[in-house]
Parts: sequence; C-alpha cells; structure tokens
Amino acid sequence: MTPCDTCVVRNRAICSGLDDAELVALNNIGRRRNVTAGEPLIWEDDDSLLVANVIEGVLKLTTSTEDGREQIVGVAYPSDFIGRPFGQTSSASVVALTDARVCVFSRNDFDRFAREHPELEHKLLERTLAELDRTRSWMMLLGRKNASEKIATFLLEMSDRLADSSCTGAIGPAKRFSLPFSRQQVADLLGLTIETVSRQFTKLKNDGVVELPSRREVEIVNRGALLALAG
Amino acid sequence: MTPCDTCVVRNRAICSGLDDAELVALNNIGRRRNVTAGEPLIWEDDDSLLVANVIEGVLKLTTSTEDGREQIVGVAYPSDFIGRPFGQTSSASVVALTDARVCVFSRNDFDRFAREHPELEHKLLERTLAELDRTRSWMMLLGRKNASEKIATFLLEMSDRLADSSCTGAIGPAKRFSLPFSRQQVADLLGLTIETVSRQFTKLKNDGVVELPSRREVEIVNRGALLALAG
DNA sequence: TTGCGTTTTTGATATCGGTCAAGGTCTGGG
DNA sequence: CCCAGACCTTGACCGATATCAAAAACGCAA
Repeated sequence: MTPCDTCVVRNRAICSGLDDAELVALNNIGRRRNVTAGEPLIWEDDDSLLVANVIEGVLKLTTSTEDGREQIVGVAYPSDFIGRPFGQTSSASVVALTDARVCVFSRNDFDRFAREHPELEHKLLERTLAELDRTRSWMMLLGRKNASEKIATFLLEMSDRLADSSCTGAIGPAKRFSLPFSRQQVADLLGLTIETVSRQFTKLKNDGVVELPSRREVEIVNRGALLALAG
Repeated sequence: MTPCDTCVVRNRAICSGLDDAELVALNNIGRRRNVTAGEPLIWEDDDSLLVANVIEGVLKLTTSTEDGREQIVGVAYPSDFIGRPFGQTSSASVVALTDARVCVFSRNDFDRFAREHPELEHKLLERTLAELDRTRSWMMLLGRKNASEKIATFLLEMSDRLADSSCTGAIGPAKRFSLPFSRQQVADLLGLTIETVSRQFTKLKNDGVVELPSRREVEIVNRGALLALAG
C-alpha cells in the first residue's frame, strides 16, 4: 500500500470532488504519524511541518502568555485540518489530548497540491469559514457568559461533537460521553480556573442535571436544564 | 462606467491573479452601497444578500444573547470581506461604526463567480485563515487577560490597524488616531463594562501613557509602557 | 494490597470588575 | 445662546470568581 492509506479513506469528506488519480496523488504526499496523549505536534513558530489532517483522536490548539496563562483557542476532531498553509506560520501550539493519528503534509507539498486542485481549496475554504464561525461564537462565551453558562454551553457542545465520532450509529447528540479534557483543560477552554470548573460540575451534579460516574465520564440527565443554563 | 467601479480598483489586492476580463466580470456582479454610521448591513439569519467587500469605513460583527449582552466578534476594515459564501448563513450581525461604502454581491452570483475563478478562492482562503488567526489571539485576550491588559492590547491593535488605512504615507503604527468605537463598543469588543473601560482609560491618562484630547482621539505617549501592560 | 504522585474537590479569603447611582460633558437643533 | 439627549466619568458598594491552602479521590506500579 502507499503511505497514509487510511488518510485517503478518511479524507473523502474533504476531498470529494477529487478524482481517483488525484486522491492517489494526495495520498503520496502525506505521511501518517501517531501522537500519544500529551505530546505536542507542532511547536509555536516551527514552520517545518505544518499542515495535518486528523484521522483519529482529539488535539488542542493553544496560545499562552509568558507568565504561563493558557487559552485553548481550538479543538481538532477527526477529519479536521490543522495548520496554516500558504506561507504563514501558525500562532498556536498543537498538543494531543488523546492518543491520535494524523496525516501530516510538508507545507510546500501541500501548498503545491492545493493550488493545482481547486476543489480541495474550495473544501478547505468552506471548512475554514465554518471554523471561524465556531470560533466567533466561542468569543461570545469567553467575553460575555458567566461560569455556569460557560459550563452548560461546553457540555452541550461536547455532547454534539462527540456524537459524530463515536460511530455507534445513533443519530443526534450523545447523552453519555467521555470527556477528552482534564479539569484544567476545561478551564483553559472556558477562561476559568480549575476550582471554578470543579465547583460548577459539582453543582450540576447536586442539582440532578448531570451524572459524573468518573472524572472523565459525563451523562446528561436533564438536557433541557442545560439548554436553559447555556442561554 | 460599469457599476461598482471603485470596487474594482480597491479589489486589486484581493483579486490579483485575475486578468482584466475577469475583473470586469466581477465588477458586473457587485453593487456599491453606502451605509451610514450605526446602520446595519446584514441582519442575523438574513441570507438574501450575503457577501460584501469593504471599500471605505469600519464595520463591526456582533453576536448577542437574548437578554441583550453583546460581544463584538470581528471588525471589518477597508478591503476586508464580510459574509458567509457557499450556502451557510452567518451567525453575526453587521453594523457600520463609521459611514461606510461597501461592494455587495448576491450570494448566488458570488458563489458562482468564485467557483469559476480559483485564484479568487485562493485569496479568500488566505484571508479567512488570517482572520481566524486574529480571532484566536483575541480569544486569549477575552479568556485570560485582565482589564488593563485588554485595554493596552486594544490600543496597540488600533494603532496598527489604523496606520494602514490613513494613507498618510507614514509607515508603521500610528502614534495618534481617531477611534471608530464608542466606549460601549470598546467594552463589547473586550468583554468589559463601559465603566471599567472608562476607568482604565482615565488611569492610562493619569499615568502619562496616553493623551485623550477628545472622546474619540487617542495619542500614544509611552508605547513601551503599553507594550509592557499588554503582556 | 500498599504507597506515592497527580488530579480533583472543598473551604476560607481576597480582589477585580460589575452594578447601581449621580453628576459632568459633549453635540446638535431650535 | 440655550436646551435636550446621548455619552462619558466618577464614586460607593457588592458579588462572582480568583487565589491560597488543605484534604480527598484516583490511578498506577511495585
């Protein structure tokens, strides 16, 4: 098999519009790479390897201040693209939250390929616009929502996001799921401290809105209440 | 002259790569529109007119909660694109901050044109990626910076942004500029209240970091201090 | 199982920024 | 010029969330 064969299958969503010969060509310029949980994929201002497509797992994109405050500015799920094609360097660090498999492209190869395949660029543009919309609605959360609204919004988003990737055949948001985030990472995503996150989780549990069977497991008991809290 | 002739000239930055015939074609599908300060351009969930290119002036993109809290999620300056091509509806409202001139495209026309002109799509993709980067660094500000860091970062960003559009020939960040935002709008941009914004401005003035000749005018006296505060 | 390090929870306290209220300043129209 | 309304500033107070500290729960390896 050619390298990164799995990518090709998973990439169909992105590359629909490419014909088989083009898929093989894309196939040939990518390399599969495994990343274990907690390991970084791209360091800040490193521009040697830059574009990747997530096959399996979840990764975080973060920016930090010099004094160590961290903000998660994006989360990449399977089939998402990571990186910054076309000459710019990305301003975010990428770290795997779970063990992950990605398909990595050298930037030059990817850029050349994209320019020669407008359909791929069109797909990329649609995805980037969708990501921009998601990021903007997250700005609303960061700037204007209080702690309980943030937590409720987060749990609902997780419920939606993790529904697709489980492939259990069930349609719609997941009722029970496993968080790919530690409490600290939830805090970094929502612009809160770990203590506030913990207290809000405890409150939701005490109010009977969610069950927390273990640290990473969440079961949504009262979805309506969460929706009301999220605002 | 064909309609929207000004657009063509101003659009060169976006459309470089298009030949003259293509420029004329783009020219023919856009219409110039004036928007006075405070007037909306696209309402939330309205998808009749959707893509626009800013020729002159500054516009804000906002999202709001039902109970009236507002967050500015983006600011569009001359040559920026607004809207959401390719079938999706934008989740943000667009309101002019200053009197503005834009070139408006019906979504269908624009989509068709973009698909037939890969170079335009490529430019759009580059711009969208850059906007995503800017938005992500703003998330850091909203989630992790305190009030004085927010104000300092804001003033530096304004100084950079307004330098280009003034066309006075001076290179580099502007030392003195006119804010396109009211105090309330600065608050909506930074995730603060108007009172906190006002107090921080006063503090910077008292500390000799900036001069505030009038409500909208800012002169940066001590840029180093601002940089230190912004972190 | 035990023990140790990490993560999470819980509690006490402090503080930044929000809220409420009042007064001041700018601006445009009569 | 004067007035009215919008916008901005200032002050007093309060509360949500951060901070600091310690205990509890978990997970992994010996």
